[in-house]
Amino acid sequence: MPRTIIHADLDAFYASVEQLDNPELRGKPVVVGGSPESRGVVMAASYEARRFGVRSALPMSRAMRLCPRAIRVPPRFDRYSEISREVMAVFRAVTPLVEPMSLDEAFLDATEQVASYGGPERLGRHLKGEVRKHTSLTLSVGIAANKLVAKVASDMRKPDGLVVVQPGTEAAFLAPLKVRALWGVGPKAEAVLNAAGFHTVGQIASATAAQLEAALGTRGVFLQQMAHGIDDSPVQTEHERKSVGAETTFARDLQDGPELRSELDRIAHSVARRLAKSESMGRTVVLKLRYANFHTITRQTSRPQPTDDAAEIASTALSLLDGVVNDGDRFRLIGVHCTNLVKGEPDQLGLWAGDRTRERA
DNA sequence: TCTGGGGTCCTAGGACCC
DNA sequence: TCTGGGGTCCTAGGACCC
Repeated sequence: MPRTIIHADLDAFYASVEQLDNPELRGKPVVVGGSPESRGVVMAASYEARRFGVRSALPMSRAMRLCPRAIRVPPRFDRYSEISREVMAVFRAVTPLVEPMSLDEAFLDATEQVASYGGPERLGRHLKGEVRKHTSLTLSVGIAANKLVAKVASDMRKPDGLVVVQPGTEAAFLAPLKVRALWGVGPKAEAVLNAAGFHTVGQIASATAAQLEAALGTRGVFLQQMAHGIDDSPVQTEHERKSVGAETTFARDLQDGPELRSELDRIAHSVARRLAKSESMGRTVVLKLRYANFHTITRQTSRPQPTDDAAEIASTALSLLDGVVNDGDRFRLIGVHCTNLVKGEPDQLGLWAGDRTRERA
C-alpha cells in the first residue's frame, strides 16, 4: 500500500505574520530582513513585494531598489516560533508522525489517517482550514506517496495551494520540471547538468547511468532515482542536533582589534548559552572568518573534553584567530560553531572525564 | 548588485593504529 | 630499503536547504 506523505508549507511566513499582527501592512509590499545599511538580506517577502521581483536571500539594498515603496520590517523570531508551535500542533492533531523542517514547513505521514478523512484531497483541505482557523494564515499542501514528490507538489501552486499526486504518476508529474526542482540540485549542479544537456527531470530519468555518472559522479545514480520519483526516506519525528553555531556580519568590515575580539566573545557566549539550553556540550570549536572580499575560511580544533563553558569556547576561538590573522586583514563576518556534540548533564560529563583522567594517571 | 544566519551532508587528504 | 590494507578520527572546504 502506498504511503500518504504530506508536505505543508506556510506562505511567505514571516511576512504574513507581520501583516497579521499589523493590519496597516496588509495588502502592501512587506519585506522582512536586516537593513540595507547593515548588509541585510531578504528573509521573506509578501506576495505584493514579490510582484516587483523581490525574493528571499536578495540583498536588502537591491530589494529596496526593486520596490522602493516596500515596507521593511526587522524579523521577530520569537513571534514566528510561537505561531509555528500552533501550526505544528494542528499537524500533530492529525498524525503523530510530523517532521518539522523549519518554522514554516513540515512533512507529515498520514498513511494511517487518510481514509478516515475521506481521502487525500479532503485531508489536505482539512489541514488548510484548521491552520487558517487557528492562525489566519494560508498553507500550501502537497500530498504524494513520498517526501520528494510531496515537497515538489506543495511548491506547485503557491500560495494557498493543494496538489495531490496519485501513486504511480510520480515520474510523469516530475518529468516536465526543471532539474533545479529536485532536492539537492542547486545552482552548481544545475549548471553542470545543463552543460551536459539535461534541462528537465524527464531527461534525467531517461538518461543512462553512465551519462549521469560522467556529469555528477556517484551522485548521478541517486539523482536518477529521484528523477523517477522514487524516495523511500521516512518521516522522522526525532533528530539529533549535530552542531550549534552563531555568526555575525558587521555593518562595516573590521580589522583585528578589541572590537572584533569582543564580538567573538559575545558570539562564544551565545553559543555556550544555547549548548547549555539543549543540554549538550561540544568537543570541537570552529572559528569562521569571512574576509572583506567574501573569501571564507574555517579553523577548528578538538579539545580533550567537551565543554559548554563560554570562557573556554571563547579562548579556544581566540587562539584559532591568533593563528590566522595577518596585519591589514579586514573581515566582514566572524562566527563560532561547536560540533562533535555530546548529550548529557554537564556535571556527569565532568565527573566521567575526571574518572578517565585518574585512570590514566 | 554585492551577497544573512541557522543548519546538514559530502569529499579528500593526512595522521595514526593494528 | 621498501613497503600492505583496513579503519577511524581530524581538518578544511564547499554545495545545498530553509
